[in-house]
Amino acid sequence: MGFANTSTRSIADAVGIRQSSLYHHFKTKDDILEDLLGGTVSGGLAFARAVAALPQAEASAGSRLHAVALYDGTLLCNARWNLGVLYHLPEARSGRFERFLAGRRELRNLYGELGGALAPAGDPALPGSSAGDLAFRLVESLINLRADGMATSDSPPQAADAGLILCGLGAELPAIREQSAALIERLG
Amino acid sequence: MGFANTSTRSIADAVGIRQSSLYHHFKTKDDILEDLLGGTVSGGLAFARAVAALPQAEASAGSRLHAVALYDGTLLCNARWNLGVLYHLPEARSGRFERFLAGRRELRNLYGELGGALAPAGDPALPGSSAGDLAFRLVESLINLRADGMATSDSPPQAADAGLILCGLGAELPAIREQSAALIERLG
DNA sequence: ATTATCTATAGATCTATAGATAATGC
DNA sequence: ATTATCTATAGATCTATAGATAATGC
Repeated sequence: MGFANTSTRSIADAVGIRQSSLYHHFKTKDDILEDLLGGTVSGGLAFARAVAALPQAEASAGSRLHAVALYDGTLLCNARWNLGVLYHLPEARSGRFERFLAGRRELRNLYGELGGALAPAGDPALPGSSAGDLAFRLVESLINLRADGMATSDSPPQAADAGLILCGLGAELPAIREQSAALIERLG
Repeated sequence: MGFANTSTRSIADAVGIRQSSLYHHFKTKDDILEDLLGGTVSGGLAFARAVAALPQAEASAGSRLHAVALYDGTLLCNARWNLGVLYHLPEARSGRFERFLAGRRELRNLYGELGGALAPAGDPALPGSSAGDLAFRLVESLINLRADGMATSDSPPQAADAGLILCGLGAELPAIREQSAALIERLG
């Protein structure tokens, strides 16, 4: 399970077809990589956009951030392959993958905005947008945890909870968890 | 700056020598990789061991965890190359690199033990050893931040602070920061 | 004299194409 | 009939070696 490396050969092996058969579905190796990278953000980004589109009265910033983190983290942990490891391929930062990079940047910014909306609650040493970014990074750290074989079904909720604690909402967590679950139920 | 990929060619380019000249210093490509990977943990691990070896009365668990995170994160951010990105190479998880893997595991466990020593302080939903592991992951997320070109000189202290907030010590941060700086001054 | 670099290249591996064969969907 | 797979392989790239040349340290 997982790719032995990023050669088309090992991707084909993981899927269970011959290396050359990949080229019936994709024109180049970069096209394959773009598809794989895109798949790691598309679901979480779509959900985060839906959450951001909700009228202000419909959900608190805390429950929004929790829901986005939990949904995103659950996808990262349960996807068939742990493709977030591809983020660290130097190629992945090149202009060739600008669509993926833009999507991930938008997702990161949504975390930052949700964290920023909570600014007054947190420690003054951690401005809200920083807390939002730390929440984003905690969710992405699930990729590392999974690569280390240490991810469990509890890891995504734990990362989401930790993000809210950093935003200064630790005390409200019980209520927020419920609202977050309702948001995921409704929009997920 | 940085490697264009993990071929020996691009490593040589980054260092400024010819690809074949690498083989005067290393026998195989894996030996090169082992050296690079090892360099990402050796400094932080040595410091964490020194901190762990201190008599109990000499420093609180909070200041220890802060110092370890700050020292480790600063190394990751200031190293000449952002070699933590190599962690996600599937090869890096193979038995070939067991020495590196064991070192990183030991470092992670030290974070976990320091977090565990703080257990009663944190949110009951986040047992101490989990908080320690989250601190470890926040520090490693500096690798991602740097890869994204978003790391600043403030990023490592922010990650260290965040780790302590997750351990329930947000209120004591001002004092802990001072003790942490003293520990780094003394052992770093 | 020793250590480090260089050029050149053999052999292995990787990407992508061509064309044959099998599977799928009206 | 169309879509997806397969085998086979050309050409590019990568690892590692051999041997020549340059740099360094007694």
